[in-house]
Amino acid sequence: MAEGGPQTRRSTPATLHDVAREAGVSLATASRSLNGSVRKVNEEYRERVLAAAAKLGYTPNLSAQAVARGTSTTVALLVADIADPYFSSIAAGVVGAAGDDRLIVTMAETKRDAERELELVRAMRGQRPRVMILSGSRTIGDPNAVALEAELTAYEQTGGRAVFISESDLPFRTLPLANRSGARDLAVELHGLGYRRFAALTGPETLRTTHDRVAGFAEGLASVGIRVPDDRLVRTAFTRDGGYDGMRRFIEAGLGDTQVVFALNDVMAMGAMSAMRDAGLEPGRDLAVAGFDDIPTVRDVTPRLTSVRMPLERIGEQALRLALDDEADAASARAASADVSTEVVIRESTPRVEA
Amino acid sequence: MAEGGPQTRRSTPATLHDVAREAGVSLATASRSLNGSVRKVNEEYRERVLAAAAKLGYTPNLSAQAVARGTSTTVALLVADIADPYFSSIAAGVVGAAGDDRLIVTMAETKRDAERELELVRAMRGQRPRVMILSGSRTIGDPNAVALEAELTAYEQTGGRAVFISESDLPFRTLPLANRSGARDLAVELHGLGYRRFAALTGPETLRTTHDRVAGFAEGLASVGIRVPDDRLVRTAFTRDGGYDGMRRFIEAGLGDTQVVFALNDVMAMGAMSAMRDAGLEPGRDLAVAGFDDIPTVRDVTPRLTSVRMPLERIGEQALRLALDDEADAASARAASADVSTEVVIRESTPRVEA
DNA sequence: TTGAAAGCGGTACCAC
DNA sequence: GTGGTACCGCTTTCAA
Repeated sequence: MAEGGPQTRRSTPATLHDVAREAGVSLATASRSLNGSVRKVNEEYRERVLAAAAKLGYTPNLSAQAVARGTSTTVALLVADIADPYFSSIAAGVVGAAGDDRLIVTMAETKRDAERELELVRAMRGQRPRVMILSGSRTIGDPNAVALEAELTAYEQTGGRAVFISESDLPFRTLPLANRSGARDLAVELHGLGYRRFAALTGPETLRTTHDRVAGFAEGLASVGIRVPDDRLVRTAFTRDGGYDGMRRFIEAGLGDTQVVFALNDVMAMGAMSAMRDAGLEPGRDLAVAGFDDIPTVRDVTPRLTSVRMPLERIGEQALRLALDDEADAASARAASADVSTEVVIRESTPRVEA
Repeated sequence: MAEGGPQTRRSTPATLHDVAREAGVSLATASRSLNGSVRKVNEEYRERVLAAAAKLGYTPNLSAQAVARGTSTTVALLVADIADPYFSSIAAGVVGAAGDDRLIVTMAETKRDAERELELVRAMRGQRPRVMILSGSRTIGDPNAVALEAELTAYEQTGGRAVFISESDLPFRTLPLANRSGARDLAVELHGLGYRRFAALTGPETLRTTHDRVAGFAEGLASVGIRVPDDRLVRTAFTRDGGYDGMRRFIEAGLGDTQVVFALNDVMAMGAMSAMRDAGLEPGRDLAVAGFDDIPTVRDVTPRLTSVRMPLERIGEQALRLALDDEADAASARAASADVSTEVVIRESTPRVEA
């Protein structure tokens, strides 16, 4: 391209001022016609302003509005990894619900790093978001927790609303997820199918979600008098690759007489099934597999994966509702969490055990 | 919870003013110490300001900064459906790259609706984002195209940068995706494996991506003297359920002697494989299947899915780079698109055809 | 270097 | 109802 060639004149966006002048009314009137709360503007003026705005291609400057009004229309969302179906589904719920309320959602990734998360919270506060939703699981004994609490407390004290998806131990609104009871139910159902010898592919023990799901699963089994041997609790990363790697190691170390392995989330389960195949084992036949979350793709793997359904999109929606709902008394929180309860979905990866 | 219980006093965030007062310096000095471009502030003052800011928990108000500076640090991202792995991977790329540049990304979903997309572009302009990335495929003959072009032109004229991921016909920067050549390569490779009779599960014919992939596939086959019969081009939705439904219909209508079906994207392919199984057919054995995009989960389905790899995260990154790169001469665009080229990945879903 | 002050684009209170 | 105007929080000239 030729340099210095003809170039459309670069201008600046039309301002409310421009609109008012064009319409021949005052700034105040223009503001009222375009955004004003209760309409109390002469119809004729109103129309002139609207016409002027259209003609000029005026779009209100949200930043300016935020400054003037002292409140923004932003909701900040923190996820561990947006490419992970668990988080992208939650994000879809948040984005959808936010759109309904004409709120804008900004997003950042913690990469499962507590330090980074803290920095991000700090950075996002700069946007003065109305709501901040933190969706990664908490880390037990996280040294950053106190700093995070301080940061969020300051945030709330200045008018913001922090919401955790999944329990946090921190004193903020929380959308509790039925990790524990879901895992418990799963254990019982599996027992009902005839399974007696279990293993689990778990995440870092400091991850609260890991802890809750393992605990729930153990409880469920305990209720029928079964225990998972320690050497059948394989610790690995909470990701697909973690699932693959954990299963590979487990196979190498010897499955023993294990009948079914509970992978703490679906992506891990999917990785685990791949590892089995790579080792010449057929999931569902040589070893049953169950996951957790019920992400959409578990219907499309073979065998279809038994899982614990979490209504992820709805969880995203409810988290936002919980934050926005200002009479967020216990009742509303209860309603929200009831709405996101789990359900065990038995599929082919855990066939009934023949007697 | 008791109503009207003790409640921490709700205050407003510390302002630069507060910091300046606390540090005993002027507003200007405080501003310069905290953000100022070239440092030219007495070290002692600087420290006092920093200390005051820390003490007060000061975070600059991004909106106010945007208003005062006349430029924001926002990048707006439009996707069709964030829960779809294709888009969530691209989003991950954008979010990652934006984070490196300390940019904030805001996201909205078009739900594949051109009307809605137009509205969203309009709404997002209110944020005065530095960059706007539109990642859904274009619709051929979209009546909204002219309005969209007008809106984006106005946006660019006022300093913004619009970038399309995938060709658009609209006069804006574009990160071209190798849909056509990728599909062409796939066709040739499949032919090389011995396949001779093809079918395709395609999206709406008005969807540019559909068009390009179908055209490329047809070209590739044409180069080896093969043609896909019209009645083996099944039109369906560009989603997992579309793939399922299209395959179901195709099976009902009769597969004939079809050897392999090309699903225009991986999620469709996964749906299609499930439909086959539900109909008692084994993918890869009774009928080969190939997809496109190479989303992460295709490694974990059975049989592993042959696909055309698109470096989705990198695509997201490059789209942002392309927008930000101000000497975005042809060279940079070329470099970016070279970086996002495709590669056919043959897996078990398309076994070599025995002679 | 530092500080006073004039904006930036809007909102909303206060008279008229 | 309408317009004048004092802010909102921050940046950036411009003098001192």
